[in-house]
Formats: sequence, structure tokens, C-alpha cells
Amino acid sequence: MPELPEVETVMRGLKQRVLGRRLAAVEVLNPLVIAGPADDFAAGLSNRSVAGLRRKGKTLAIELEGRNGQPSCYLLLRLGMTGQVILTPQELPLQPHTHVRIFLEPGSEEIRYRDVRRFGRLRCCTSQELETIWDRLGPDAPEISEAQFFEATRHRYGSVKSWLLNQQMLAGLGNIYADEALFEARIHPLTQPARLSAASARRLHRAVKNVLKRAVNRQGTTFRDYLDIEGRPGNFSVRLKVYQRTGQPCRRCGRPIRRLVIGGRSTHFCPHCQPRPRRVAVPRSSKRVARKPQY
DNA sequence: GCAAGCCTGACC
DNA sequence: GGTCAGGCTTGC
Repeated sequence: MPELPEVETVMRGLKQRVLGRRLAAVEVLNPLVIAGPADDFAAGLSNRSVAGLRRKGKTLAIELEGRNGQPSCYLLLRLGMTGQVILTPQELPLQPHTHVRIFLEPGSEEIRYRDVRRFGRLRCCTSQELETIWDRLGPDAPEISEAQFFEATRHRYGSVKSWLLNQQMLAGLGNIYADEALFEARIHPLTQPARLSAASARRLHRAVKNVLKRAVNRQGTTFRDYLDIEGRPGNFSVRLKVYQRTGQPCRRCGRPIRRLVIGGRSTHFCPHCQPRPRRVAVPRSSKRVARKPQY
């Protein structure tokens, strides 16, 4: 699942391999993964050179030079759950679920977008549209200051787990790193953000940055689908302490890791190392059930 | 049946 | 406006 470290790894790969090259032609095999009309998408990108690469949260932007006096534009990529960006020689056979091909010049390589579950989206946008889209996201997780982080937890009464996944608070975390950061900070996932002390918030802020930094250094996590642009898996998987380790011994205390569903997301934590606070976030539906008269 | 990011719509 | 459930999707 491409979260910030995986997207960062893809971006670094593209920076090395496609910066300065021209998108000679764009072929959309499945318009479902394109936001807006596929024809406009292909026409908008074709015959432009890659001028730069940017990332905010899990979103990747490929900056394309202006052509014929037009301003520059961006190819915006959101990989969703199973999206892959692959740099490959054009002659290699297409793998199933390949939805977009972008032919590069000079050379005989292409960028392929492959996405089994098709939750990802590609779009062509102006720099103004890019800003609008990115303004809807909170600060990029590695950039957020401790003060900003703490401030964002105030008056938030859902679970800290859902809060970490909310891209408007903080951009870049998905299910893997949210669980890992909470474990590292020793915070129970059902804790209400508003009830985090300054000290707990500081631990969480540091844990988020730490986990992301370590994962970036190891080229991300491959749990099932993620591969970088050269088809290599990430190496952080072996470092995971709680994610998908239900029933296995906690690496800190040896007690079994437990699984909870929070906000519809499976959540992995150690009940001993992440003790339940006196008061936890309770979803509305459960509240409603609890309010029913008990016979 | 479960995995998951993100969007939509419902509820308070 | 905050929060959450549901739906999308396919392979294991």
C-alpha cells in the first residue's frame, strides 16, 4: 500500500531516470483510472519534457515543461492501494491491469501505470489546480512542526488512529505507518486526540517522523503489492512491529499483538505497551447501541 | 471474507 | 462541521 515512504521512493526513482526526458506519447488503456476525459489527459501531457518532481503526502506530481508558449502543467498521481509506476523497455509484454502507457524519448523506454484494484487516479492539471488540490491536504508529515501537530489534535474527539489517517490533518500516513507510529509512541489507537497531553502528542509527533524516515531509508514497505519503478520491493517490512502481526508476540514485551477495527480499518497494537486510556473514542453506532435500554 | 484509500452521503 | 458507514475493486 503506497503511503508516503513508497511514494517518496517512486519519486526518487523517477527523478533519477526520467528527469529531462520527453513524454512522446500517452496511451490510455483504461480511462477509469483517469480523472476527467482520457483524451484531454493524453493530449495535455504529450510532447512535454519532465521539468521536476514533487510530492505532498501520498500524491506525486510530475512537472511538465510548457510547450508552444503554454505554461507548464502537472501529471498528478495518486496510487490508491495497488497502483504501481513502472519504468520498462517498450518491448516487454504488458502485465495484466496495465492501464496507462507513457512513451519516453530519447530511448525506447516507457512509464506504465498498473493498478489491480483501480483505486488510484491520474490527472493532468495546471499549477493552479495543483495548489488547490494540495491546499486541501494538511502539512506533509515529515514537515509538520510539533506545535502545528499538537494544535491539530485540539478539539478532535474521534480516535487518534482515524485522526492519523485523515489527510486533512497530516498528509502521508496510511494504515501501516499509523499503527507503527502509535506503537512507537505507546499510545492506544482509541485515544481521543483532544485528550493527548502535550507530552504524548510530542511522542507521537516524533514517532510519526521517525517511522517515516526509517521507512524511506529502506525504500518503503512491501506488504503485498508495492514495487518501486524498477520492480524492487521495499525493505521496511521486516521492521514492522505491529502491522499484520495479530497474535504474534510484541517485540517489546512479548505479549500477543491484538487487532481492532477502528473507523472500518483494521488496527494492530499491543494492549500492554499501548495501555487503554480512561476514556476512549466511541463510534456513534456503538453509542446508539449502548443507549438502548438494557434488559 | 478480508485487505485498503478515498469519496459520498447520512447523522448529530 | 466533525465523524463514521458504505461502496468501489480483485486476489488470496
